[in-house]
Amino acid sequence: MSYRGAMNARVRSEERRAEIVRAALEVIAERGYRGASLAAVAERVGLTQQGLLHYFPTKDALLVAVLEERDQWDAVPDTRWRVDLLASLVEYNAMRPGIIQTFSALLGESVTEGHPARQYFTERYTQVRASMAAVLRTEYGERLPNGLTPERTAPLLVAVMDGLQYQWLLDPQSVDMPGAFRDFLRLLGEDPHREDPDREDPD
Amino acid sequence: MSYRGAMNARVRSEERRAEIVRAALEVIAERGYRGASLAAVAERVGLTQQGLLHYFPTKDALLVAVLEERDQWDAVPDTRWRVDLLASLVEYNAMRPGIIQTFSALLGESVTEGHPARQYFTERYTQVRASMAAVLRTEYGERLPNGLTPERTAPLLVAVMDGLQYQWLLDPQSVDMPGAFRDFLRLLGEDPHREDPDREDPD
DNA sequence: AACGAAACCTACCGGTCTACAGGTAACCGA
DNA sequence: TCGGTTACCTGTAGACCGGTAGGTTTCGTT
Repeated sequence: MSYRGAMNARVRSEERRAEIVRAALEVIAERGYRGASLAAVAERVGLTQQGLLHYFPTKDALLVAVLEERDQWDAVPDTRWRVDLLASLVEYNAMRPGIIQTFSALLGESVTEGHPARQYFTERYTQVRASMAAVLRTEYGERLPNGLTPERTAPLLVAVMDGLQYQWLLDPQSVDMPGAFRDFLRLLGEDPHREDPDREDPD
Repeated sequence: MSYRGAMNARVRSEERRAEIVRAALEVIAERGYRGASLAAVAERVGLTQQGLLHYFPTKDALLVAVLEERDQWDAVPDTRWRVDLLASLVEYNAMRPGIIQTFSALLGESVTEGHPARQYFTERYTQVRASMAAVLRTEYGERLPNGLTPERTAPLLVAVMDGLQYQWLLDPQSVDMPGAFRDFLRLLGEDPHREDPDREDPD
């Protein structure tokens, strides 16, 4: 029968695409999206620029694939996050500067006019803020220990994560990103290391 | 004939340069630095691209002028800032999205390899963190009400400002940048139980 | 009026970029 | 083994890009 062969071809193609996306992530990290040339990405996977266009017909299509990869990446832990796990996430990120740099560069570019990633980031941040608010609500209830609501705290949480990333990327030696983020979590209320469950009292 | 003429030549040249820098700020806001072409900047001030090169011999030279303009801009209030004045600054920024967008785009690009603004931002953030720490120390002393030192709080303060800017630029309607920043300031210390954001009583 | 510098311009070079066209070799199912 | 799809390639169009060379006009100074 056929399906072994058919799968082989399909899988191989899929792998090649993944390879290309990975290379694109690298190149975007190094040069930004506008600065990233198809030729540079192609060379990294041993293709000509035109060979790459066989897999992704336009540069924007490649970017879309990159962004989808990202979505897939952090779609997993979306369900049940807790605040202390966020600290672990930041720690994990600190060991993968490449990815951070890719999306920090993209975020920076995306605020410019007509950038192909603008809509993506806009929607993503709306969703991330909502997600963070949900996490905070689960953890603290309707009011954080400092009196803020989860909805008003979520943008700050996101802002701190992003802002710290830029400072850290520019000067890793001077900025302890995970440490600073833990400091911020402590600012939110109680010590996140401490197991101090349901102390919140919805007023 | 020189009362007007002598001044005129020098002043006019200086004004032209300022005009160009202003146009460059706009174009960079719209397209980023890499995406900003000399021709686009030139057109905005009614010059050809080569005419622009008469004033700034290279593209990088123009960027340097842009960054110097920024330095000059916020060098004024550097001496005596207070935390509540920071909130006013954020409010002021919220009325000038152009400038914010210019430097947010530049910051994002600057984390990429060999970007001409990288060193500038690296040094700038080091200085801004120190400056913020000094402000916090003046305001709170060696320990903030939540137990953090000024030096550990400063990166968070800067991160929140930057991070909020990105969220706000992407979706101004969904993000109340000045409000969120005031929330953060409240997180830092003063009247934690008070809910009314209008009150600003240190004691 | 004459001179020199400043303020622009036209013309152009070499390079890079995305994308299209069209060809070819390998491979896979029938 | 044959036919078609897949996976590439070369060639090239067309557009910008930053920067150089060298001219010309304008203008302040003398």
